[in-house]
Amino acid sequence: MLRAREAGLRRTRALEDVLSILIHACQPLTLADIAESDRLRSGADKATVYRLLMKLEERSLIRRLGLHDRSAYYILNLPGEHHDYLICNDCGRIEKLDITCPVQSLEKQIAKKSGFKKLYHELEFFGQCPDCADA
Amino acid sequence: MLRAREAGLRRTRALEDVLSILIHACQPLTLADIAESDRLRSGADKATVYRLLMKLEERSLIRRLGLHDRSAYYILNLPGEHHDYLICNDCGRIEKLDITCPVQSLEKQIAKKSGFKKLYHELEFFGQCPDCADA
DNA sequence: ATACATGCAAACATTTTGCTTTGGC
DNA sequence: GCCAAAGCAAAATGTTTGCATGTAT
Repeated sequence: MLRAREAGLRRTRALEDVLSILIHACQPLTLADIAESDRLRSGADKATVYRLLMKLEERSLIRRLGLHDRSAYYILNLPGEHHDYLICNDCGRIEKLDITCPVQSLEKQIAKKSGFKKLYHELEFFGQCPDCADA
Repeated sequence: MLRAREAGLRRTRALEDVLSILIHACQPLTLADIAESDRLRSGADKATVYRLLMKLEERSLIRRLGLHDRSAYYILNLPGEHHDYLICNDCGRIEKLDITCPVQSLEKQIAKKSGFKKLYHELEFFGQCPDCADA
């Protein structure tokens, strides 16, 4: 919330709710997940949530993930935190991986070579989870 | 085409075209890219291309990528070939990276620990390309 | 001959925008 | 009071399906 205020956003009920939901999520969430969440006490409209997510993303307070689902996923962007994910192609289950990401040094190298600014990366593993393999 | 035939697909004009387009692409392509391509001599319908892509994906002849765009991207899945991408968040430019992917050994480790089958990964770098940074 | 592939149109899901009203500062 | 944010509804975008017809095998 502090950071959101500093970024020039007004302190509204909807914003507080959206941030709270993202903070307590242990998974990436879709727009629908958030807009229909019970924790969205204010009952904010989907369009409102959408516009908040856009603003938060522009200001780099959250990050959008392109998992293979049809819809986009959002996660809090905490400085110094980075997660990779393991996703089941059959049931769609998303698991946060607790690993040391091996891409960090490569990322610096690419930043230098390509001249890209604000570089970050996304790493996901896809496959078939044991449950789905059994079924 | 050989592999497609072996996988039980009929040799049709539309299939030949779609495969040819994917083979000659040096970038991931969307359904729209393919369905509207000049190389699609047969003028196949978008629905037809869509169904072909589904079949090719099921048979692992192509792979679907979830880049940050709204639409899915498809690439040929050549055994032993793997590419990572560098994408500009502003103009959407997609560049194939010519790097040794550092995730291979990690992937084996995750396969073992998680019990996932058919594991593969997707690694993308996002940022702002020099052109967009100047503008 | 038969089963699979196609075309066209329509249904869906999700994202995005327009416009008026509300509320933070 | 002013401008950003919210609410509601509608447009836009991209994906997916139904069904009648055509075609590879």
